[in-house]
Amino acid sequence: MTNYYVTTSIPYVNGEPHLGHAMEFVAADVLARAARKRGDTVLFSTGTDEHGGKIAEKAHEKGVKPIELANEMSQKFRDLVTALQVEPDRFIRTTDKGHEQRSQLVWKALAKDIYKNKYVGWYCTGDEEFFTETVVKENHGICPDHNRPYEKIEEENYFLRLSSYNEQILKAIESDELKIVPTTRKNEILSLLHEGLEDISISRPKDKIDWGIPVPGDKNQVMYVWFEALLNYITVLGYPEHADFKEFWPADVQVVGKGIIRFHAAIWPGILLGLGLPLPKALYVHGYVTVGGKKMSKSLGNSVSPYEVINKYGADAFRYYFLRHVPSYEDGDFTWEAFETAYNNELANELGNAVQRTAAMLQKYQGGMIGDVQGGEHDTGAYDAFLAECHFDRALDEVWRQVRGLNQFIDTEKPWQIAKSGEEDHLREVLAAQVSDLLEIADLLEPFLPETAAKIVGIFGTGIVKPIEGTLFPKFETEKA
RNA sequence: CGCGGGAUGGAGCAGCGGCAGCUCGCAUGGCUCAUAACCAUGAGGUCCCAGGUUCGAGUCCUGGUCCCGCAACCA
Repeated sequence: MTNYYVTTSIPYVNGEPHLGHAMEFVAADVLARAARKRGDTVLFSTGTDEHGGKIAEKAHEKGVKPIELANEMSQKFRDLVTALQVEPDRFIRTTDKGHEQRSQLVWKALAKDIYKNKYVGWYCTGDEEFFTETVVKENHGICPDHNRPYEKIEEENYFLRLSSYNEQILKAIESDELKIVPTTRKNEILSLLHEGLEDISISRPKDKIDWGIPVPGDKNQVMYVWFEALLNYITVLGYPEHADFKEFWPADVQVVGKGIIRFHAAIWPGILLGLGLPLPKALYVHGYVTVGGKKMSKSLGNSVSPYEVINKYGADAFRYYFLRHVPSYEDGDFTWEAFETAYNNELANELGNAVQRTAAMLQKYQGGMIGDVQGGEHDTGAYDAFLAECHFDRALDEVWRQVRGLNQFIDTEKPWQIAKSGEEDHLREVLAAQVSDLLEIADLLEPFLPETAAKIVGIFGTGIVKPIEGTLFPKFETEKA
C-alpha cells in the first residue's frame, strides 16, 4: 500500500477567501482524489495561518481578540473548502495547541542552527514597519507617507543558519530530488540559490508583536509567523512522534502559489535539512488569477467571490473552469463571459448533450436497456502523464478529446438511421459503445468533477438507464450587456 | 549592464530546425438522437523589428523595441 501526502499552503486569515485560494484547494483535491482512485492511502491536508502582527492589528481595529477574528476567518476558509467539494483529511490551524507545542519542539530540535543576533534596519515610526535599503534609497531617506526620515533601528532576533544549507538545497532541486513544477519556477529558484541564501530572522520581539508562538526559553521573543506557518506541514502529521508523521512524511506534492515559492523552495527545505528530515518530493507552483486581466483588488472593485460562481453554476463548473481554463503552469484570467462560454459550450453542449442524447436514444429505441458494455478502450497515457505533472488543463483537454470523439462517433454511426432500418443488434452495439465511452469519460473526470462523474455513472452504471432529473448542466442564457 | 518570463490569424494559446496548428468567435453546408444541442467545410497570420547560422528558422545565434513577474523579512 502506497501512502500519498498532499498539502496546500495555508491561507493567511487576513482577508476573505478569494478565487486564488479556491483554485489551490481544487488543484490539491484533484491530486488527492486521483491518488485515492489508484488505491493509495491518502492524507490531504490544508488549513489556516493565523498568527502575526497583521491579525493582531486587524482584530484590534474591530475591537475583538485576535483569536476571535481568527476563528471567524478560519471558518470561512473551511466553508469554502466544503462548498468546492474539496475533501481534505485534515484542516490545521496554526492556533491549534498541537501546532504550537510541536512548533516549539521543532525550534528546540533546530537549536544548533539558531543564533541570536542584532537585526539592523530602517524603520518608519509612522508605519511601524521596517523598510529595505532599496526602498529607503528610492525615497531619499524620507518616508513619503509620513514625510519623516527613516530611523536606523536595531532589534534582537533569532536567526536561522539558512546559508549553510544553500548547497544542499541547490543540489536537491537541480537533481529533482525536490522536483519543482513547472520548470520555469525551478529555474527561478535555482538562480536565487546560485546567488546564495542569507540567514533569516525567525523571531520577533514580543513587545512589538505578541500574537504568536513563544520562543522556547525566551520570554521576550515570539516566532516569526512565516517560520511557524511552514511547520504546519509536519505538525499536522504529529511531528515528531506520531505514526502519521513517520508514514506520510515526506510529502508527495505541496501545492503553492508562485508568490510564496521562496518560502517553500528555500526556507522550508532549509528547516527540514536542519531537522535532518527528507525534503518533499515535489512542489507544484500555480500562477495567479486575474479578473478581466487585472489583479483582484478592493480598490478596483473587481473581486469576484468564489461563492458567486459556485452558487450559480455549481462546484463542478467552478472546478472545471479553474482547472482547464486557467493554465496550470501560468497565470490565468477569469471573466464571466469566458466562464459562461466554457460552461455552455463545453459542459452543457459537448458533454451534457452527449449524455442526454445517448440516454434518450437508449430509452427511445431499447426501452432503456443497455447492451454489453466493453471497458475503456482508449489510451489514457497522455492523460495520466499530464495528471502526474499537475498539468490539469492538458489532462482535461485529453478528456474533451474523447468527448468530441464520442459526438463524432454518434454522427458517423447515425443510430437513428440504424433504428429505422431495424438492425437491432447493430444498434445495440453502437449504443453500448457510446455508454462505454461515457463511463470511461466519467472515470477520467472523477478527480476533477466528482459530482458529474457520479451522475454519469448513476445514469449508465447499471444495465438500465436511470435518467436524472433535469440535465447534467442546464444551459444558461448569456447575459448580454 | 540585478535575475527571469513573454511577444504566433479578431480573442486566448500550442508548436521550439523540415508543408503554420488548437479552442473560442465568424461564414457556409449537413443532420434531426439530443440542452436551438451535434457534425463537416471555409475565411482569417509580414509567427515584434533588424541582422546572422543553415539546403531549410516562429523554431538556433547576435543586437534592438515593447510588455510582465521577481528582486521582499506583509503574511
